[in-house]
Amino acid sequence: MAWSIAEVARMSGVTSRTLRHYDEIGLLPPAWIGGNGHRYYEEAQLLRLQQILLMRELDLGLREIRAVLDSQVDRVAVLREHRQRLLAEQRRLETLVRTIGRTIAELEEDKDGQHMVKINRPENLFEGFEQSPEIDAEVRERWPEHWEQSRQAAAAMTAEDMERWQRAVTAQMIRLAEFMAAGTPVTDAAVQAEMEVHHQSVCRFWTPNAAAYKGLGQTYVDDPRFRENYDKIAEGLAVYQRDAMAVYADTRLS
Amino acid sequence: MAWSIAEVARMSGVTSRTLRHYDEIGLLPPAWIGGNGHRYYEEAQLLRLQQILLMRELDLGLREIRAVLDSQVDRVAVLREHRQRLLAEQRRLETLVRTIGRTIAELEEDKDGQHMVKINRPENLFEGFEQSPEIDAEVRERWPEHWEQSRQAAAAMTAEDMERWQRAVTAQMIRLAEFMAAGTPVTDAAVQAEMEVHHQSVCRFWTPNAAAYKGLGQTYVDDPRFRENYDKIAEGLAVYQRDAMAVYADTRLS
DNA sequence: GCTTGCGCTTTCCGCTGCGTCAACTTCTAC
DNA sequence: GTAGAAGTTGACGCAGCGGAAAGCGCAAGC
Repeated sequence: MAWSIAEVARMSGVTSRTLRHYDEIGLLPPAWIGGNGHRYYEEAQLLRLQQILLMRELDLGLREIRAVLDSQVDRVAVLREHRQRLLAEQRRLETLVRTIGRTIAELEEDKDGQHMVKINRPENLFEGFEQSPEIDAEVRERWPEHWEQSRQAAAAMTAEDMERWQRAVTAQMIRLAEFMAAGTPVTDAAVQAEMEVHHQSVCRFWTPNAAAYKGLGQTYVDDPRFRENYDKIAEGLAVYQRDAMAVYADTRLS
Repeated sequence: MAWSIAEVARMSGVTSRTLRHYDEIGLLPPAWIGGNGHRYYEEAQLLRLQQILLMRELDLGLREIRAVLDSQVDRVAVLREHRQRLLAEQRRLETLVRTIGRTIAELEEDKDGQHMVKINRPENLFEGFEQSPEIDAEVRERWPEHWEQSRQAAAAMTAEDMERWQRAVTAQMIRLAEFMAAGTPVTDAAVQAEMEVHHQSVCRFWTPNAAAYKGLGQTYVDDPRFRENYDKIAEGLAVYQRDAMAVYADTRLS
């Protein structure tokens, strides 16, 4: 018993275009192809299609589905990993919804006396920063193991990685300056979400505990070479960042 | 004071590729272009870019951002609508996460005595269904206003619309059959999510209240012409669908 | 004067999962 | 014999860029 492509389409609720696509990418080849070039499917293909659709509903990618069905990987492991992705995405959306809510509120009561903080965007934020021998030597003296850890991490990065990393840090500093300019308290969920990102980014080089993370925030304020970079973007940003980091350390790292 | 593309990139934390893309799509044209073809940006462009990045973080599409910035539409309205989209997506993810969790559990304890329900995929589910004059006449007699409402909705549908609708209904029936085969109770969130979809789909033709929706479910069981379609897919599916609809009506429609 | 190198340019392919023509061939029915 | 349904293979399009290729302009060092 074999079915044509249109019959399978009707049976399964997908379009024939989709079936052809699945054939193209090798996800679901037909049982055989007639002399006229037509695709014919049999029972086994219908079962496979059913599996495919099941996993597709879970938002798994076709490539992953194929890997699973060809039993190259463990189903449960894939599902677990996928669930983690979904949860992360869900958390992201949650933060976004809150941020949007606040933005709407701000726009609606757009009449108050603004204490405008000016945000600059200097173009030489990181110029000659990490190759500074002074800072390097100082860190090596004061925290030898952190220096070693971060040295290894830095050595593993390519120039492109460094560039990407700098861009990400720059973008985050500007986002934070915007929160500060809007008068958002450092305890706000959106600011704390930024701190989570910041913490992750720091962890690329060095994994601080709560106290160390707070100490790092204080260093941003105390050390003029760090502070300068922050305050070049907006006055008081270093202090704002330190306070936000302290809250993050207290609520998430301890 | 003008900056080159690379300077702006460093200042804002985006790549020069992105800036070129924004120029391409008309979102952020440079202030002027030098004789050598190079893009040069000024203060106004930096401010616009800042606005763009703000809204981009909220996951707004570039097209919408452009519309807002060119003040063709109201910011607050766009944000409200966008928030609704995000909330809907969040609910979808929530359902998915639960479904995946259940799937994982099922896969892990894959040893119990299965009460296998066979799922068929007949290829002629809707053959000559809606043009049946008997059903049509009967509906017109029993519920004249619903008949009128759905007649208008059906008239507004193109042949393609009908095809899409049938495919969606077919796919949903099969998904439901899978839940039934897995022994999922009709009160389960995933099943109820399917009922929400079903209810929406019914609402294309006719907007039932709780009692009417329950009555529709009963009709699926009582009327052999409906019941046949369900049971062609899997035995007992009509009853399962009716029960799920009753739960939905009780919890969501009253 | 020539090379090297950086920064910039344009152009095009790639990703995801198909929808949607378009142009053609083949099967089926009257 | 011819119409119409159903099949085929391309190819473009969608969002938002990343990345590679190929070329131009300009400055420094030989």
